[in-house]
Order: sequence, then structure tokens, then C-alpha cells
Amino acid sequence: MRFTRLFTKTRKEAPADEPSRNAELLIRGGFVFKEMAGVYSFLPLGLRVLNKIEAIIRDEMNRVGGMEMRTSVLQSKDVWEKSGRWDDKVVDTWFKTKLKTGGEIGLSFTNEEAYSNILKQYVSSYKDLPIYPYDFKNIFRNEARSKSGMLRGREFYWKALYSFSRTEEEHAVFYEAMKTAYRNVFDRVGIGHLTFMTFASGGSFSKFSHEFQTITPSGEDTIYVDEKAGIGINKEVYRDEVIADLKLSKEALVEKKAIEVGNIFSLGTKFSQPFDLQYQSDGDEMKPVVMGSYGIGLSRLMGAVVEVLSDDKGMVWPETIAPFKCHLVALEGASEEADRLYDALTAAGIEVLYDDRSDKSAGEKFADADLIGCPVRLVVSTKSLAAGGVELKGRTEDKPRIVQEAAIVEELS
RNA sequence: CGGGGCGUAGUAUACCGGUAGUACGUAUGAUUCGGGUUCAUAAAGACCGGGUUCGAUUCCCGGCGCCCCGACCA
Repeated sequence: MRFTRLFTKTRKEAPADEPSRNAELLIRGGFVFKEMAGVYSFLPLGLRVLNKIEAIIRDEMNRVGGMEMRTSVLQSKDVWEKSGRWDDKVVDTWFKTKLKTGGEIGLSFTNEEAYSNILKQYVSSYKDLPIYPYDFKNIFRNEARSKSGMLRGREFYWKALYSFSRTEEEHAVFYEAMKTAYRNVFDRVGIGHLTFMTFASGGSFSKFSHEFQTITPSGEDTIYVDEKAGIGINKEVYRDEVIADLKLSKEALVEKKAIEVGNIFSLGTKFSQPFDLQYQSDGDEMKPVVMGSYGIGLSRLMGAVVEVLSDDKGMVWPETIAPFKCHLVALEGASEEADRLYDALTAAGIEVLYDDRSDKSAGEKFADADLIGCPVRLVVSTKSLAAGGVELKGRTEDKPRIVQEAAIVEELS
């Protein structure tokens, strides 16, 4: 991608009304556009990152047997009345509106009801189970106070998977597989070392739910972490008996602020009962389906990555989700060589953001490269050519090294 | 939802009851060419509604919006 073809621009100054680090950098870098509080549009650079995160999650969900589909955003009232969650006194974050014909509808704020309602039509036998459908979609919550940039939105993009199992035992096996899948996701997007599986309140069907909490001072949640054991306990269940139950010691637990980047939940028959979601067993008995829910907020995850991996110059994207693998800077007097290099890299399938602007100073281009945060920066200039090739520098490295032009493609492959 | 703060060019800010100033960005022309170079010129602005006043961007009221603290958060 040529820089001159991107319609977004970087900004030197941070918006005054965005004190959160993630939104500040994402807006300055031209990754997102703020529509209103808690609502962001994804610009070309931001969408590339979001798509890469999505691809990683999709891959991990498919590996555990997930089946991607897409539930609707508009939801009818009667479906939600079955679970009792249509009532504003029960759920106060609804966005509701009316149909021309008079009916009331809502914009989905979660998916349990939608899935239960759909599956009621398709599940009737033990042969139909287990199944693990999931989707990526925009979710709407009328938050009284959205905040912290991408971390708590009114409209956000998430992945939700629901498991439909025959028995508690079958559910438990899948639940464990999802723990691993989630670990993989956070490792692959580059924040695994800061992300801890955290025990949180479980509701009526299990002792605990599990949250995946990424440690950062800007986090909203308070957790107690045993870094050695790789386990955390959410403040909401931080009690002596819980610590003992998890075989942890109070001395090893350190209080930290963290962002909840994902959670997994055993639902039991909480939703299958009101939706009458049952199956006929091989012993000819009617049994309720055992459910679980597994969510990851992708837009929040993207914000969390920025929050924990950025430095004073800008964003620092892990290669797996960077908008481009390398940022090629052409300086005065080397545009022909830079063009050639861009073509060679592109032909080799390497993603390049090529700063081909002819009216910007070197300093400005370097500042933009740091802000945008691609893992590798290449500089082609008369100076680099005189030194024998192209300058290559990792985003977090101080000093560049010279690589021969002919060796660059191999170096980056 | 309770409390607090704030709404001025695209962005960041200043002043003011009487012609709204600056910087960044943008445009044009020079200049410079390895960490946001320098200079000239130009375009571009008071959230909405009401009130007070000869006159309101400024004061008052209401609305809307934004930010922060708290509450809430499958």
C-alpha cells in the first residue's frame, strides 16, 4: 500500500477529549475515527489489524470445532421475553426501537437468546450434539458511561461462541479445550505474557467463570495474580476460601489492574430451559442441552494491545496483527530504488506500507513510521545506497543495519 | 444513573459585552533534504434554542454533546 493512496493522515497532536492511551494512538495514527462516545469507525489501517485479529480467533475457534455463522443484530421482543431479559429492569443497556408496523425490537447486546432460539428448530436428537456455533458481529450496549477509548464501547465488535453439549461431562471437556484456545489467541496476538486466566464469579450453574485478564495500569478490573502459577483471581471472588480452593497462597498473589479481554462461562441449562431446548437421548429420554458461552471483544482486544505494547513514540504491533509487516520509507534521491524494492516485496507477498510521499521531511516520515508501529522499518536513501543497500530496523530497536537490496526479500520472508 | 469539568477553524489552544488571535495541518511559491526544516501568501472557526442587552462567541436558562470520578458491566 502506498502512503499517498491512504486517505487517512497521521496527527501530531492528540485529541483533547481522548485521554486514554489506546484511543489517542489509534486516532493519531489514523486507525480509527471516533463517531461518538464509545463508537468508533475502523479506517483502512485499523481494519487491517481488526481483520488479522479476527483471522487468528477464527482459526482457533475452527480448531476446537467451532462453526461460524452470523446472527442478526435486530432481535425480536418475544425471544428475549423467554429468558426474562427484555425487561429494562433486568437489562438496562438495551438499545430498543420500533418497527413501522408497531412491534418493538432491540439491537442485540449478547447472543444467548438468539442461538438458543435458532437451535430449538434444529436440535432434537443426541445425534445433533454437540455443536459449537459462533459469530463475529457488532454488539450494542447503551452504556451509561462508555470510557477508555476502545475498551468500553457502546457499539463494539466481538466474537461469541456457544457450546451445546449433551452432558455436563461433555461440556467440561469442551470448556477445557476453550481455555487452551483462548490462551492461544492471546499468545498469538502478542499479549499472552501479560494475560492471565482469572477466576471470577460463575453465576448459578458453576462455581467460577474464567476471565482472561491482561495486566495494565489502565485496566478497569482489579485482580490478584500469582504470576508463577499463571492464574488470577478477580477481586469479586477474592476470599480466603477461594484462595484455598484454588490451592494458591495469599503471599504469592499480587494486586493488579487488568483489562478483561475474554471470558468463558458455563451456562448449564439456564437458557436451554426457557427455550425448551431439549434432545432425545439414545435411551429415549428428553434431556436439556448443556450450554456454555465464550466471548472475546475484538475491538477491546485491539485497544488492549495498543495499551500494553505501545511506547512513547507510538504503537508497537506484534507481527501477527500489524497492519503491514514492514514500513518502507523512501528518502530524497532514492525514489527509483524504493519503487523497485516496493514492487519486489509486494511480488514476494510481503505486506508493505510504502511511504512514497515526496513532500515530507525524513523526520516526519520516521515519526509516522514509529507512530503506526509496523514491526520492521526499511529506509532507502542515497545514504543507505552508498552504504551498500537498504536500512532495516525493528520497531523497538535503536540502531538500523544495512541489508543488500537483493537480500531484503529473503530477510523478511 | 449520582457528582464534577468542558464545548471557539480539520486539530490543539488564546482573548474578549463592540473587527475572534496563534500554532499544527491544508493550498500556492520558494527553501531544506536522515528525526516533525525555514520563509512568504492564502482559505478556513464561536454546539443548538431561548433570555438579558443598543449589541452576546462572551452573561443567564434549557437542550444536546464530550471528558473525568463513582455506581453499573452476559
